[in-house]
Amino acid sequence: MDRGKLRLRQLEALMAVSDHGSITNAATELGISQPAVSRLLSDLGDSLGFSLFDRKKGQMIPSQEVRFLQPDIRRVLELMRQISDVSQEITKRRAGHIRIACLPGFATNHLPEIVAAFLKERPGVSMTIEPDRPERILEWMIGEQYDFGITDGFAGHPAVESTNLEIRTVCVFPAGHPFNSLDVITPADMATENIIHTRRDSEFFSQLSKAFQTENATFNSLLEIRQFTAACELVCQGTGIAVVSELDAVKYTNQGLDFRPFAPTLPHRLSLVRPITQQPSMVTLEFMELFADSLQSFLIET
Amino acid sequence: MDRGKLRLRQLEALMAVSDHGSITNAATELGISQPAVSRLLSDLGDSLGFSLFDRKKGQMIPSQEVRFLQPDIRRVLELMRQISDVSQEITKRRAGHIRIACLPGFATNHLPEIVAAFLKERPGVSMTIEPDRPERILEWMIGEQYDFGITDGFAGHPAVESTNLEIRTVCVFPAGHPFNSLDVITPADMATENIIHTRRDSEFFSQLSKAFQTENATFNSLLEIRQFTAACELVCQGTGIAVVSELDAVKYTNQGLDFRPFAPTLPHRLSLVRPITQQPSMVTLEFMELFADSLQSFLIET
DNA sequence: GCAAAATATAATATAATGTTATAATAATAT
DNA sequence: ATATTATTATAACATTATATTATATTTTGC
Repeated sequence: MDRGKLRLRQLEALMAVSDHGSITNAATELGISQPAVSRLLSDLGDSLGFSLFDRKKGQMIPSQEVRFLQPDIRRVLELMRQISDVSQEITKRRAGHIRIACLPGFATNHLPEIVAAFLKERPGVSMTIEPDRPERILEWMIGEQYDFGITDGFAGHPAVESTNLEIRTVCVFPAGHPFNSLDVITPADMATENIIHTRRDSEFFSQLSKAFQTENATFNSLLEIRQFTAACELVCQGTGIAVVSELDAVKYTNQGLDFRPFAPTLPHRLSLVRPITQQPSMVTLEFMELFADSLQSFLIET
Repeated sequence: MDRGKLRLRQLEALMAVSDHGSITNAATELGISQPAVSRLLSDLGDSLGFSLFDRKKGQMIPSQEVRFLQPDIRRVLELMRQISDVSQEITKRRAGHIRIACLPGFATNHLPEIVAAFLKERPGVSMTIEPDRPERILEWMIGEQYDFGITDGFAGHPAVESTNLEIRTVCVFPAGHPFNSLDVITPADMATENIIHTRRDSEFFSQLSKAFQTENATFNSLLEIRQFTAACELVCQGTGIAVVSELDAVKYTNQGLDFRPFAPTLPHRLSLVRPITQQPSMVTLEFMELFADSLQSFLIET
């Protein structure tokens, strides 16, 4: 009776006939010939072991048994259609989920625009963005908790693949400050100013202080912060001046902040990282590429 | 890229490999050869347009994209299994839903035992039992609201198919009553008793009163009720005596009620009805048969 | 680099799914 | 009722999906 397994096509035929009242209509609907549907149904009837339809004035009325099964059958067909649709979206890099860990600065600053533009084009895609300290970001990559990380001061790790970028840095100062008459700002120019800078144990700080030492300029440390964005905020307030990545500086130009290139050229080393063991999804790869591109205009030319 | 439709077998293979870590294991699990699985996957990969697995030390790790689809895929496979299982139950007449409309007496009296036994054997079957007056039961049959009806005084209707049964009737009296010395009770015997009977406009009442008239016996009407069970209750209380269907009488023998055959033989005409337009499901047919059988020993032999 | 294991490919058989042509059946009109 | 028409079933056959076995190619672990 029922040795044959249920086949999807049979269920499709069943529902088409249920919904359109006749085998002929169902065949038209499915875009196949009438005998094809006829046979699908007779096969299904054989394997189910009960009659599928009762005839009533030329209408095919689903039997009680079929009506009992219909909700589940509809659900299966609907789900198959959905899987198919979502696959299409995925193929077009428009569906999936991306988990990003980034420096707190990026979570509020550059990243949101990129993310917004990316998601707008891809209705099925969702994201998790987790801002945290570089150490944690590294841990997350190693533990494969996140697909993509944006960090700095990355020293390399066997489980993490990284792309290292050198962002231009600039000296930022309040809009009315005399520095706005200069084209380039050097340590010597800054010798009389109060300086807001990153932590003393950061790589960027040691580069900066070395530049001052080389030129024998005084370094008036006023304030130690962790993030460039915080420095910019303080510079806006007139608290002091700072050397920060141009990426951060540009966001504050309409908030009473001005900036000029800093000489010598000091790179702000950013790292785009991902777990090496895990093959990234194609949406992730696309996002990583888009993000790297978005930084292109801020890179130090080599 | 993706002209081919998704096939169920491909999804099965995908999940088997996901769950068992290798194509070889998946093949064993599915009970087919390794190359078969290999090709199902490669076909699926072609039609989906993204890679399905990453290799990691001989383990096949589902890609991000696949992991994204897995919940839906599992749901589809689970549903297919379920549909298949339920079909089996239906084939074995063990699943479905039966809607029964019956006289109120049956809802509490004979029907529950039958229903209980029937459902016990068929875990997937559910029922709706709606007790109501004969007029409503008829309406429900015509409107195809119910699959099966138990009624009386049914005069026939073009939209309703019926099986008519004649149930034996007996005279019921309180256990200690002098009637218990008699083998058969006649109208003459009852002439001095107060009688509880059905409505004057019922077919059964007219039969009963005609029997009294034929024998020139006095008919002392005490109380008019609708249901035989109500009459039995009152007889137990010593309110009077009655002629009721044996079916009802037997239920009260352990509640202080006794009964003897009534002569002449008066049939209680029951009708088992169903909508003629609607092909009954096979569980329904089976139940109808079982129910008819359960009445067999109460029928007037012909 | 080599042996063992796992996977992919090729050639081919069988079952599923489609086709067209035609017979059988049910519904409707004369 | 009988003829007409519409619908469904069946037969013969083509194509595609799914399996097989045999064999080549990778990958993994030492």
